Amino acid sequence: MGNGRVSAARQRGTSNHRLTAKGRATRARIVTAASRLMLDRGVGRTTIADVQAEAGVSTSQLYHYFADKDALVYAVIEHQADEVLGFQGKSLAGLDSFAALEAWRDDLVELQRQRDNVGGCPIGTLASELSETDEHARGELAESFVRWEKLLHRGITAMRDRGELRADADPDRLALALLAAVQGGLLLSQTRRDSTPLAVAIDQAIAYLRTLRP
Amino acid sequence: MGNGRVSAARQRGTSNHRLTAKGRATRARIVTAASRLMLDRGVGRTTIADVQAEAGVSTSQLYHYFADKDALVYAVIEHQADEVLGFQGKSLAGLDSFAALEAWRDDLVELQRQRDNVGGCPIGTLASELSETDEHARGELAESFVRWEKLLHRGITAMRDRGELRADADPDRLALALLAAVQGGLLLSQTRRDSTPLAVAIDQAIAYLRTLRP
DNA sequence: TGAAAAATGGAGTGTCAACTCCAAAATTTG
DNA sequence: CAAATTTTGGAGTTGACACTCCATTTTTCA
Repeated sequence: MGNGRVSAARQRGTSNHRLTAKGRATRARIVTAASRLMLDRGVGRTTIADVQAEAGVSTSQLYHYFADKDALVYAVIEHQADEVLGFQGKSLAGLDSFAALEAWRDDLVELQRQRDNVGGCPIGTLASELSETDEHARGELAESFVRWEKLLHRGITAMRDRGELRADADPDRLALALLAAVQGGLLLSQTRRDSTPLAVAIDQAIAYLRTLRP
Repeated sequence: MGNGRVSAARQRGTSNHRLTAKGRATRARIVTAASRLMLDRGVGRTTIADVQAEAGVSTSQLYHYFADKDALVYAVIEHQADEVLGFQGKSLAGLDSFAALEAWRDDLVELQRQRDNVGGCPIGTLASELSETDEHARGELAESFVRWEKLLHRGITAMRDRGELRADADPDRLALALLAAVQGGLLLSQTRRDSTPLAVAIDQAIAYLRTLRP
């Protein structure tokens, strides 16, 4: 791993090769395997050999598609961001009422409960582990957070436009606080193995929103 | 490192030896050095050799005071918890008004700004990295969060008792949400290298509290 | 003061993990 | 179909890192 090195070769691996259907499938298998492993033991504790075993590929396959472990990590970040934002996108799609907001909260809490509070937010976990040691990773993760925030921002704005919130409610600050509540709640829930913190954190954020009704 | 092993020998190292003043000093030097390093590159990326260099001690010294890297990590957790809770204890000591609450928020934001938003919460960072791979560490960190939460709880209760909050304000939920806001805000600030998320997250939590005045 | 205990020095060891390399098989494409 | 390209196999290398071991110095305390 790079340990904060300049990280050339970031683009090598797959981007300048033409991938066949088979190749794309193999690559995808590697990325999902790595994502799974890195989510629940962290990047540092996931070895290339682990990923090989989980994905059922050989050493040369892995290094054929990824220049080095860093490149694989970047692919994992992209994959997890798509995953999380996909889920959030669906859950927040028609966000325009307090009922919808509560449904979103329930989705999140239920997901975490199903996992028995093992593991936190895929993006948050990667951000915490990589922010200080891999500048490129930090940038990508920061951008993922921004995209997530925008989904919330859009929903809050929609609610305001529908007259569910006062005109002077500030969607920027509200969306940011909501995202922070999710991240903090997930971290506490993961550490305590109890979904209550997540539920309460989001709930209080929503309760504040409720005080901003016209 | 243990990688989730059963971790016997947790207590060996120092606890069954009598430490002289010199010994205590050396041990302390090791712990603070390790804490510093582990805070800003993570546990996994901090090697024993790094700690030796930073503390100015030899291999045998390190292993004289700590059975293995796990034992050192546990000492670091304890040290960081004392550090953070000490700071929080001071900052929250006479918490009994909204002005005091805002001063606390400013303390946190200012601290983060001084660090240029490099690094997050010492406890939160360790929790994120270790929760899934070291059950003992997870337990200690969960307990540290509880202690932190209690400081907030005490403050909120004091405010309620002084008549700054309505009688039906729920200190349990409010303290939990406040802590989540801090953790989430710190993670976002660290990832974005911008103290705004932390400031906004805590601020909105306080704004909600303000709606609970009599 | 002198034996016991604690603290320190530092070379050495074994394992693990990232990455290289040389082929060979499968697939595409002209 | 044949040449070019992509995909796969897997043994081997190199370095890093946690931890051991034995000897020496320093400190304690009866």
